[in-house]
Amino acid sequence: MSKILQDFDISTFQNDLVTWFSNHYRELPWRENKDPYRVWVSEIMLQQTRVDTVIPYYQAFMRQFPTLETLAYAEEDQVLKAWEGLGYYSRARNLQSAVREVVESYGGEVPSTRKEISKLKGVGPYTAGAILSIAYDQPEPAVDGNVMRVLSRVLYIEEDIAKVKTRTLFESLLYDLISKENPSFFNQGLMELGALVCTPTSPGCLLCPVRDHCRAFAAGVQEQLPIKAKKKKPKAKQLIAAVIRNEKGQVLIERRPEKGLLAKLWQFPNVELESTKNAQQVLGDYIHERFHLDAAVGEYVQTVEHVFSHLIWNIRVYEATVKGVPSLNDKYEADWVDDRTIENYAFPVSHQKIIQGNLRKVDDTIGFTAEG
DNA sequence: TACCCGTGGAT
DNA sequence: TATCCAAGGGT
Repeated sequence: MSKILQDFDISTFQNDLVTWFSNHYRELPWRENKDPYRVWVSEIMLQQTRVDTVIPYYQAFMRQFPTLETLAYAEEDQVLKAWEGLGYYSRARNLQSAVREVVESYGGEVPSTRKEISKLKGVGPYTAGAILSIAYDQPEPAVDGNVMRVLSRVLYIEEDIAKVKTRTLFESLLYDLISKENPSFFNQGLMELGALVCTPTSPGCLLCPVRDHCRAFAAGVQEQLPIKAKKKKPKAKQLIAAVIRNEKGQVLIERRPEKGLLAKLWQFPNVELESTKNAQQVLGDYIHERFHLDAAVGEYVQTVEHVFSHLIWNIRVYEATVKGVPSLNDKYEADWVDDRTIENYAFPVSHQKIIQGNLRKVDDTIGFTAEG
């Protein structure tokens, strides 16, 4: 038993937390049952993503891929399309890869040991503990940002929660702290408390079911905890993009690389611009080099900003045209698309904005045109 | 370990 | 407006 838990009334804390969760939990789509697949999908979607954002995606995803098998046998592009706009797209590719692994190596049954489930792509320490406790009632810790915030306050811990090592400290404490009778409600209770009461700013201590256990409240320092190192500012990057139209009114899109930022999503051809250079010239050269197309780069249309957690794109969009309907070399994956087929491709948000801002249907059969 | 990997809502 | 951040994982 850690020194931190000396003089801490574990059993009463467990009871107060589990009782509160039993009476106050939100009814959410992934709480309808304990199907490990449903719990799994929800935990992946909820990574770094708010509940209100996830709900509609989760419901649509479950209609489209109701079982582990339907997801395993789906086309990857359909999974990415279902994830479009949710962000962190490697989650979607890793989830499908892991689901296929479960079908092939575990007979379609989600493994129920930490050792095995942790081998699955995209299942880290938190997600493993969440699935094991919620779907399989195992007393395994599930340490997310909520849990670290709540326990930093309750136990008055001043370690920097931005450090990975601090998470392991909480995990070791939780093996002693977690309710062995109801690990599911205990873990969900910690997270629900963090989401609804023990919030980052102005925590609702007067409503808190474990206030009597809380060392930070007793000391009046709940607003000063948890300790968290500040993030660095994202770096800005200037891009120029082309909406290249052929004589059938179709536009050219290309697929991003298999790894890295926005992997496997589609986009309009674009290139980084060094500030001193002429945008139209650079774009025309780039299109010629990459696609062997002689494009007439025309008017500047608009600017789209795309803010990532670590990067900011400022994209200046230009119109361009090519004669005829040139065939595309197969060195890069690219397509001519019209308004009927563009909906089948998954785009990052910045390029959805380009579509919405610059391309609109001109009739009910084919073609786009510039707005404004 | 520190950095990469999205997005949109809250303050 | 700027900053933070929300049920993290991979490398």
